[in-house]
Amino acid sequence: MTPKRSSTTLSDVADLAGVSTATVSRCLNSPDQVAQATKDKVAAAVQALSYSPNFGARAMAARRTNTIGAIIPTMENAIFARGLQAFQDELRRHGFTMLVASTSYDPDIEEEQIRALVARGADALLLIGHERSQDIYKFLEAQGVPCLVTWALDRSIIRPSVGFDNAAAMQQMAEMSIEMGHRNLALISAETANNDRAYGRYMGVRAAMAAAGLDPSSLVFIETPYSIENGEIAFEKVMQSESRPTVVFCGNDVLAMGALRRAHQMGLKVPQDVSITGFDDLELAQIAIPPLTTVHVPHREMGRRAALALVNLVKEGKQIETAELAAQVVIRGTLAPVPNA
Amino acid sequence: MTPKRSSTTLSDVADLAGVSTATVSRCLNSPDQVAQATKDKVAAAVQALSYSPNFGARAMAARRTNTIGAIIPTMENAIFARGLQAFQDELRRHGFTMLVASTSYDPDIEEEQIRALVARGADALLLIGHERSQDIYKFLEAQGVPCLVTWALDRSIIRPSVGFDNAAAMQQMAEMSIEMGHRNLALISAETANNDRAYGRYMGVRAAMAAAGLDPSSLVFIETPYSIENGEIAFEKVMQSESRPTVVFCGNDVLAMGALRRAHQMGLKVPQDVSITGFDDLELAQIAIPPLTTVHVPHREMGRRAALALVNLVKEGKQIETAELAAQVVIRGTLAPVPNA
DNA sequence: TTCCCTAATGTAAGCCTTTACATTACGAAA
DNA sequence: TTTCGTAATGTAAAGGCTTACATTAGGGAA
Repeated sequence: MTPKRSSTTLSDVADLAGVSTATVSRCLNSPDQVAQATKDKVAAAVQALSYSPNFGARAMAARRTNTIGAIIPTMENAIFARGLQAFQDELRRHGFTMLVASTSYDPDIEEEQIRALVARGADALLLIGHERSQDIYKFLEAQGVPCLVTWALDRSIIRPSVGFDNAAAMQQMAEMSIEMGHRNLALISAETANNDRAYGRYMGVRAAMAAAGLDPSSLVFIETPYSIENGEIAFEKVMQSESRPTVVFCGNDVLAMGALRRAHQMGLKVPQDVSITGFDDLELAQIAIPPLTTVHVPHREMGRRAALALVNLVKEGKQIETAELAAQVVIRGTLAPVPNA
Repeated sequence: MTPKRSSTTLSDVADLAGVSTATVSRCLNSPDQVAQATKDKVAAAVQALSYSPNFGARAMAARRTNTIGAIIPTMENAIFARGLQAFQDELRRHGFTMLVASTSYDPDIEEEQIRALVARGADALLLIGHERSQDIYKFLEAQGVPCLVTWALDRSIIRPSVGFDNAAAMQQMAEMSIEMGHRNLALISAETANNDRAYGRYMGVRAAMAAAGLDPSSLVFIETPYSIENGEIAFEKVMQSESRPTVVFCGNDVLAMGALRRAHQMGLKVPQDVSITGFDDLELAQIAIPPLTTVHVPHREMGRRAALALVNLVKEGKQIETAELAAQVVIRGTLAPVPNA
């Protein structure tokens, strides 16, 4: 359309400052190679012309965009938003910009988005969870675009990640419940296909059951997309199973809020009649009545560290080291021992 | 660092297909100018080399990036997240990518972010609210980067926007309350400095009071950043004022959730002892107990329409027409007539 | 004073596409 | 058959920046 962008160029600045374009470029990109007096002159010229470098030219010449892409399942709920916010804050601190895309938990859309962000010149990518087609990893490698997996941690995978152990965290929660005397357990989970975080949490519950001598197949298990309403529906179903559960684990806080609400509507007292737990520790969890027992996930810390790792990789080529963050059960009001019936 | 990006270029493809680079470029960008047979040859070559155009070169030559920036106060809470999600979905549908930055409600950071996104080659910008320094608008104009304001709508301003009338919506809420007999009103608001949405809502309450013959200066008014905890604190303060309010309006749902919770802790029954209202109609609002009376904001619709407008502008140069969306009071359980004392 | 080394700066070669303009080929009209 | 118009393709010139390499200047050592 319009011939956008004021066309003050590097060489305009160079002319005004009486130096070469190389010197101006250096002032902008590696100031310590330039004498102070020269820097001052150049700065004045930049100011006077209100020069702003041309992005395309810069990207082309430097083969870098200082842009990092983040591909997450959804921005709708706070699960990823909080971590993403921290991610972008840290990126900004280092002069990087964030490109965002979301997938609605659909692997095909994810692949499309990965290609799109690579085509947009992302220097590196943040991905949620390990599980995706090998082709995509090959593609990224072929394109020379490094990626970092977060929100998950799988020690058996070489790919670097900054995250936490979903299975272990959930196992801890299940173990505590079993110790409190719970024997009839239920889990309301996100769909585990294409979601290794959800799958890990599911396996965590099973592991705890197995360890305690309970039959994992006795777990009442429902998969449903994350939403309050789905949590309500699932809770009602779960409570109708023949071996009525005394504790209902939820794959995240949003589902748990739904469960809590339906329990309320059904006239069930939490935790006296049934215990309910969440996962994530969103702000939500604290305002539930009673406050929700959940797994605290250090979203902000995770976002921050992921950004840092990626920046170091892109800027200095420093390899990313997998880092495990702690995800801890937080006991609040919705989990209690089984009433001695 | 590493010489990233496989270096298959346009001319590699051209050589393999036995045509000129111009033809390959046309195949990619305006296929109808190319004969079918040629298109097939080129497509095969692209496939064979798994060619992917270089973003920088493309941006430089075409003077466009197909990238649109969104600058929002925060991603932390769902207020903006939901609209942003819709915005990016629509953008994606048209082949655009979203660049995101957040400001923590700080005008200086906002300015910095605007410059950053422009420097990153954003073709256009989505901004929240009208209020910002004239210099910024001048800068954008000078750079030839159009912008669209959303989340607000000010008929006295020429700049195009896709949003709703914050003042009118809040006025409606206040009028309804006054009709129900409320005379002692309170408002817990976000900081109104640098936040025209919050300011508009404040003015809406005052307008309703004035219209009903109440003295606007009798409004109990507290400003505090959005958070559940701040909502709690503010609620407690507000209830201690000499003319104890019978209704407490909150500038958004998050503050309202805090207020609701503190009311509960203080042993006040809502709405019997005090009415509380929110703004935004987040998912939160429906799970509150009792469900929150609030103003429904069509976040998704707003995001979608904003994206569409911007895409049309960038792609076809079609000027943006200001569009007003409806924001409606939704009566749920937290607002009731004043008990006849 | 002369020589050398280093820090500062300059020169110019890419980087890869898009697109205005030029050229060619081909079928239809005369 | 010749001529013309149009559709398809080719040629080559930007586009603005970074950076390897070349050059210069200036201070310290001999």
